[in-house]
Amino acid sequence: MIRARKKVKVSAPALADVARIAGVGSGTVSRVINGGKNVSPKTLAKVRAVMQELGYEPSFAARALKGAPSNTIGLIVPTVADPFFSSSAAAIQEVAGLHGTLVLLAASENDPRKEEQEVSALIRRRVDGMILAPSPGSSRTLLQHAAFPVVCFDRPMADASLTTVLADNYGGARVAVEHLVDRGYKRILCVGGYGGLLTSQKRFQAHKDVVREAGLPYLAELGAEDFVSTQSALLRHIRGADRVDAIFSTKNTTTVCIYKVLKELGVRIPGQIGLIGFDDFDLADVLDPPISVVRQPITRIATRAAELLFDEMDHRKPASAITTLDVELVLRGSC
Amino acid sequence: MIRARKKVKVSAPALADVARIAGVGSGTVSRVINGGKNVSPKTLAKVRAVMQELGYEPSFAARALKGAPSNTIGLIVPTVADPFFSSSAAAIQEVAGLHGTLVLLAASENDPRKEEQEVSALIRRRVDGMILAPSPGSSRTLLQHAAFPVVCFDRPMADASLTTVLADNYGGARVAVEHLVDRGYKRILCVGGYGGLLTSQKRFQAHKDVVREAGLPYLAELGAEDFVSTQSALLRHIRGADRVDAIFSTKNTTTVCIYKVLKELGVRIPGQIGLIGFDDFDLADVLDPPISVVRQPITRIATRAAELLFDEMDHRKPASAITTLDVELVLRGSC
DNA sequence: ATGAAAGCGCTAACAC
DNA sequence: GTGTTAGCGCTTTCAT
Repeated sequence: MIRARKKVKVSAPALADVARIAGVGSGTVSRVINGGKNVSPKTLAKVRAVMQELGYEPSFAARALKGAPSNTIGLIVPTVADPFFSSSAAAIQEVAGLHGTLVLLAASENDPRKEEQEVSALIRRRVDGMILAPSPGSSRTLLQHAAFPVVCFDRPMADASLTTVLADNYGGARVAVEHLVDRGYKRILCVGGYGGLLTSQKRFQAHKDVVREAGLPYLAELGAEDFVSTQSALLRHIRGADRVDAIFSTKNTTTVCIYKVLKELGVRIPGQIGLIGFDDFDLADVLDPPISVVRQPITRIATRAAELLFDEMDHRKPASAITTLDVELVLRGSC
Repeated sequence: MIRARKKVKVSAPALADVARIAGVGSGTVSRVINGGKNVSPKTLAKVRAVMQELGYEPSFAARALKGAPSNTIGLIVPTVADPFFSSSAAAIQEVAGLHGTLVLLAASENDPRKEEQEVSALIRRRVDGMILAPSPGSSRTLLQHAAFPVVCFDRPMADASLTTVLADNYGGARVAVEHLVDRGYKRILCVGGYGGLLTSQKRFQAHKDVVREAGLPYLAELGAEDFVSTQSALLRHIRGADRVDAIFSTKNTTTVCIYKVLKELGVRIPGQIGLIGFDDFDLADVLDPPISVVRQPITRIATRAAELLFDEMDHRKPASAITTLDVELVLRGSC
């Protein structure tokens, strides 16, 4: 018969293991972990040696059970593949790092159902706080019981009054379209997509308001979600007698699509059609012509959101204000 | 004297709270949480109602203490602001989501000290697994005791034999430089930076080997970390009789810098100088001319790394293999 | 079908 | 300076 193998520790070593091997009590090990006050140098050294040898790391789960913070915040964004949100994540992470905190990342894909599951997953992990860019149609049902602060960024949450940081979408879009008007453009087309997002709606509305106020015709293609739909949208407006003379694009990916389509068609920018986009993008200044845009202060938005979160976690600052950050008109050569 | 306020629950509700209010035992609530088997419909409904009312979510910390997995993996990258790593993070997150797992994100900034602290932080949180792009000079000291699988991506870890997934940096760079040779270029300059990274070194080496084998002069500027250093590096090689006729750029940000500098200087691409870069980038096909590159299969690398990690977490697959994924030569119009 | 109770790894309060 | 112990929120027997 095979001898029963001596039971082998398969999981991570625990404080008790360290205590047993070092021949001390658990309290002593705890003291060593937490700075080593009130422990004799000799004991300290021995315990540290054992910890080292075992590769011991204290379990946050056990500490959490005693009420300690998780030193973790949650971040929910549609996807981290989008440069806007990856830049945001980087900025948020940096602020978190300054507070000794890690970021638990979740991608909602703008799906409120998925978002809700992720909120739940974060609550279960007892994060100390949460930053999210709410999906359209997301509700705060789960959040209202949350024992930690929550701040929204880029978009407000429909039915909740949460601390929120976002760009001045309406004002920024106004500045862009007004600039086109000032330059003398008469037929200004608004091209955009993702109409479910509040941010998009604000930009659409600003275009509409400005052209109306200027007595110009309202021209819009609001279903441009990808290259193909953008292309077909444009085709309806750049031929014939009633072709547009300028385009306001409400999103950087759309701006790039528009640029490509116009290039392919041999349309001169800004000679035949002027172009300005909402949101800056990486090579906007290198294209021919360099593209004029209104730029959101992405890093500042995200950093501010994170700072407000940590403020609330420290019980400083009143909650529930909306911070609107100004966008910047970056004139290059496309209009 | 002010009446002492009734003690109010400040932290998240616990299972015991649900049990007490529902008038059942803790075991019953536990059963309800875990699927509701062996619970009468009546009790089930009541308990669920109380859970709902309280916004109860079970604590993962308490479960972890009983040996349950954290359903969390760690991801350490230099920064998530870099498109390569944000795309990777998105892909890894997607795979993790399929496994009901969240991603704990940490940014090492290529600093081995910071990386070590983050590894420690992840171990303390008892992640089920970890994916990292090791910093140059990082050692596996902490990792050797880790009770969970670890896989590296983009770069191998110097002294450890861990499962690793990366692009064929040497082979890909060879293909790029060989293409330049085949096109008849005679003076091929290699421009790059971040020489501390193994990936960079492989690319440098491939260029050196290919030009040597072709009997061409070895020309390299390996300290191009940003626009300014790239600019001054180029200036040394594009004037005078011994100017270069082609450039191999080892990194996409460098490629963009080179493009800008050549444009500013009025150097025609590929007329006066041919250009090819390692790593594709977003608008490479929209520039004038479109830039030829060797493209890493970023998503496939990250996805594979994540899949291998989950395989190891499920105790499938042997550990410690190195997977090298082929890069793709994308010929556009710059050489 | 349900309750009682032990124990997971740690901290804090207390005893020595 | 150091050991002992209760208890944090769960899961999991074991009775009932």
